[in-house]
Amino acid sequence: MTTYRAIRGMVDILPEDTPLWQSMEAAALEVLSSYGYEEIRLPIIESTDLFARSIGEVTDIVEKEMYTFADRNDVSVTLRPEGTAGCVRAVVQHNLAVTPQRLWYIGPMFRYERPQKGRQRQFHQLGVEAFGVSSPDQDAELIALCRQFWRRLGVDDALRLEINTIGSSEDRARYRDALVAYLSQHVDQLDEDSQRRLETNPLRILDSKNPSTQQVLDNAPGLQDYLDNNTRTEFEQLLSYLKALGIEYVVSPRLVRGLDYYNKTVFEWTTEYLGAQSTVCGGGRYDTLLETFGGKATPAAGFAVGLERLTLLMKALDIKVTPAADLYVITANEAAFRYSLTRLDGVRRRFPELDIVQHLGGGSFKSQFKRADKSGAAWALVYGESEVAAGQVTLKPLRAGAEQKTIADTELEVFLEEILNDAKST
RNA sequence: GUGGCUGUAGCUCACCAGGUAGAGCACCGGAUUGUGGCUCCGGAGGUAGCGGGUUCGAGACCCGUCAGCCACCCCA
Repeated sequence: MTTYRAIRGMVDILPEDTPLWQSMEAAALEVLSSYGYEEIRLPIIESTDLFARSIGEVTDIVEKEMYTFADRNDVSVTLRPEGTAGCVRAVVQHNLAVTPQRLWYIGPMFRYERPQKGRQRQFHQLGVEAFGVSSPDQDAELIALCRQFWRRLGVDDALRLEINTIGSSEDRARYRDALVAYLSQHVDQLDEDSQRRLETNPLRILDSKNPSTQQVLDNAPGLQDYLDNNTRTEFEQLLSYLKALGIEYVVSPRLVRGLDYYNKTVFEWTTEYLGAQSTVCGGGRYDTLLETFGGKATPAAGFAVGLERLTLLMKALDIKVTPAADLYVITANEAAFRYSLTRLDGVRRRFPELDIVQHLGGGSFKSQFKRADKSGAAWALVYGESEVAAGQVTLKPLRAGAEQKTIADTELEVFLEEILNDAKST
């Protein structure tokens, strides 16, 4: 018999983890709504061309990481490796950029890479994109929003903001020429990857970790010297906003991001808790991407959060979310079970917010109480023979020190009301 | 895609010069009649990732393959 496994890099998120995901998603929704961002839901498949053109033909993502295949009509399609391209496509297609537009989306992304911790072939991102504002107040808002999100989750102390400006595409073109001219004189000292990039994507050489390459870079021309005044003052302004917000940052002159569409501001939130996969969130400005897609020239900026990495970080920080039921229902026999069934149907309707777990499969009181305990429920609600006969119900506290008590079943609603009030006040 | 490490019960792991598997936790049941958490007793559960080879005999050795982990690369 064949036993099946999920295919490489595809990960099941099991019930023990879903509460953490749900709390993370709830926090995201709350924070995003509070800033006036609206959800957009996008397809997982787009035409291959869309990604190649926006992310960049010579990036690693496009060169070797895309899940690309021909559909039944022989059209080349690709499972989205990131969300910005599809979001921009939708914005252009539906002409959503007519007014300042704040959007977010959440969902799976696909990259054919070798899996390791914090890296999967299917993973999930929260993406946030803002269209129509070119000034750095937009960049500041995005970063402030991130920090608010970190705070809600309790991970803000574990994340560090790295930020840089990479200028306009004209700035970068001039700088690229200068960089290539310089590096070409030291080709033999560059590592193999960097030599290749000299032809394809020279800016990426900047964040090479190879020591010899780094040495050469020490005397290389700096991008800062090629920025126009406008870019510089905008960056300074952004930094002043961050100071006003009390957000600590590190300006990293060699932070260049891997996707071609970025310009001006780029940033990453990184952590030391995740080993080699330290980037939890990355983003920046992409003012020319809409034009590339045939839209009206529209400035834009955004970022994406790696949700698996965020959950990993939360676990590393020992942040736990364990929702337990409020009530666990125990019954003595068939008649009591039948009684509880109809009784609780009404209770559920009246208290939809209560989590009521009914014991199924019968068994002794002992085994039912064991189950009740393991369920983590706060209270055991018991319909035994005598209770049913007397029109009563027994309530046994499973967690705290209160006394077990037996009350008239008609008083159950009053009791539940109290439980809810207690829960709200704590 | 490159290099390294690993793969034994649900989980964490052990054993053995190569002679046909064990612990802890978890799970199920019991310790007098309707009550959990502690303790004690008992039970169930593994064709040792998969395939091939060496051997009288392999989970242990070799090869392949699949998967996981770590680093590189890159990114979320």
